[in-house]
Amino acid sequence: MSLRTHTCGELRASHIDQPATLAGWVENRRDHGGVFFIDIRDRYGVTQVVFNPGTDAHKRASEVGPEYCIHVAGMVRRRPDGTVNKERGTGEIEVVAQSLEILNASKTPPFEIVDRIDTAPELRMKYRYLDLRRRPMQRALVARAEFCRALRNHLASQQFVEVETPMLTKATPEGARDYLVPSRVHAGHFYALPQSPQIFKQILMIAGMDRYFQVARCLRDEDLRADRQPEFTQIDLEMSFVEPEDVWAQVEGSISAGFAAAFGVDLQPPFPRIAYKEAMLKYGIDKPDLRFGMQFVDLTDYSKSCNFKVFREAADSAGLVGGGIVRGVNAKGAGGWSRKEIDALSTFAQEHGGKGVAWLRVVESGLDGSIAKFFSDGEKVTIREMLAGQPGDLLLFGAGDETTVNGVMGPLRHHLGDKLGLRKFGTFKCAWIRDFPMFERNTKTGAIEPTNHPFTSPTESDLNRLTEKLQNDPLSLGGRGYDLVMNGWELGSGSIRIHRRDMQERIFEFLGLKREEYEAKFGFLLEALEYGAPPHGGFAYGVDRTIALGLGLDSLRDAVAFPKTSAAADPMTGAPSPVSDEQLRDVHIRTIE
RNA sequence: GGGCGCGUAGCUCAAUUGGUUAGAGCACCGGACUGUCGAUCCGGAGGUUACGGGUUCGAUCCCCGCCGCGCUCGCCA
Repeated sequence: MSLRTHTCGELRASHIDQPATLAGWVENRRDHGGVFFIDIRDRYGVTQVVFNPGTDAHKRASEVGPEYCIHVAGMVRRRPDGTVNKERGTGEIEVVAQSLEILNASKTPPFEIVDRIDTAPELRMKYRYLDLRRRPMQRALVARAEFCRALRNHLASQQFVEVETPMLTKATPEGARDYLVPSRVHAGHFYALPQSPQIFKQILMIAGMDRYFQVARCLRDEDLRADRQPEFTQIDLEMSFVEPEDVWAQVEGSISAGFAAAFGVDLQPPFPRIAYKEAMLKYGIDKPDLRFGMQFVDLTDYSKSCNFKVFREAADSAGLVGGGIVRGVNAKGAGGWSRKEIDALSTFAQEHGGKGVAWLRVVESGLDGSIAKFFSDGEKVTIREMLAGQPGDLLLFGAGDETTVNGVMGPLRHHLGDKLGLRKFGTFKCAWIRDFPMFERNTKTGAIEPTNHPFTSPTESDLNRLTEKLQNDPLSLGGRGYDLVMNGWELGSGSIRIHRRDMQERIFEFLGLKREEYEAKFGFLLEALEYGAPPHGGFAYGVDRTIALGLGLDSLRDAVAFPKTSAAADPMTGAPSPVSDEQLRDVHIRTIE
């Protein structure tokens, strides 16, 4: 027989005068000398239990402490007038204890099990079982499970097949660093844990599975960030015989089902589709927060003939390689910011690779501020009109090469949105960013690299000019890749893939891979493409990040049951740890130093 | 690998220019109290100031090293 008849969140006025037994943890106890209250907690809620003096249960109740695991039997009773707790679902009733059993005592916990805590993350991770007893953490785990369950149901209804791909797979030297697993059977050989199931899902399409998805664990041995864990989960899907719109519709349907189930939020698909170039022009970033407008105004053409030398010189080189642009943005209502606040924006710009930010305040008499003196009266009127400036607005400008200006202005727009209270939790704005270029230049090394990954197909309209573009102007080559963004976060990315061997080889070779190299790494995929591989494409996005967004969590760690510290360690288990010499011998490993 | 910050009671933090016995809130322990719900009131205990070294009459404070944590740059196709 079960140790309980009800959960701690279940009892209502309708249960009055019924017997009930509850099991859970001691949330709180209040000893009045005579009457004694214990709040008993489980996953479902909290119920007040009353112990009257003179009873055996009352005697036992004085022995329990916080987080004791207890079992209580008694009668449900309406609370006396004036003692109803309206903040609690069970607040109309209480259980009058007839017996209390201590199922297990508890040491005094290292931190209090309360909703709001500011305990160091390391301590919370060391005692994760206590941290996970907290309501917000349990809510997050439940929401995550609900999200995935709704998503599975939706995708199943759309004929998707859930397939598990290997955890022990083949190392790929490019991309992120692999987690390696030594092989016992093959001395000196190693498996790699998957960075993503990318190639396997393409193989599944070649196998004719047509629609695949997986809640996939991915692992990358790179240094951590607040929004990055070494192991994480992606919703990974792939479809055959599709255009991007087909993929987007399935992602929209499934993520919306997940959001509705987990967070009670309607994402209102279909999401806007925004070309990469348009996003860069209007927002300076490929993951714009669309909860607010504040679109950029392109002043490049206008600046070619203006008096302000900084703008004019940037505009004069427009269109050339590495050429300049001039962009303005109206931070509506920020005109009242202090000089100190405005100067802080320049510091922000410097942190993002710029020299600073030019600004003008809109006042009744016109424009006022650091660069006002460089413009004629007529120019001031025009600039104000172009940016729709009203008194009380702050106009901000970036001029210089495109990469630098966007590198500053894109994040600056989000920063302004934060400061102006335009990015508050509660609304969710998604968009597809489409038509990414095939390649981009690595600003550090100067090398040309794939924007997404080397399996992305070039845009169809560029196919007949592929050779010419690869030779002369590879950065102008369009790709069939796309990202899903929400509230200024990149949730995930995908593409229509290359499905022909000759095309895949040309891309590898363009990227500087020699035949022996790509044969060794991807020969099996290239060969598979020769057996009637269908056109296919797909998408993958981060579950941890999605849950954190949906719940408004400060840290990705709170969306993960058992996360790792910034040094990729687990304070609870002590992983990673040394292993015995025997274990090392088995896998033919000798450590150095 | 680099930069910045933090490390003091179980937890979160304080401690004047380097100066007497390192404090507070919460938690914990004891006592009082018959309707609380962050109960209240009274009392108590609790410290290798992360660790190792140095400077100094004297170090929580200054210096060097080291470990851990957090943020970040590199990195993350």
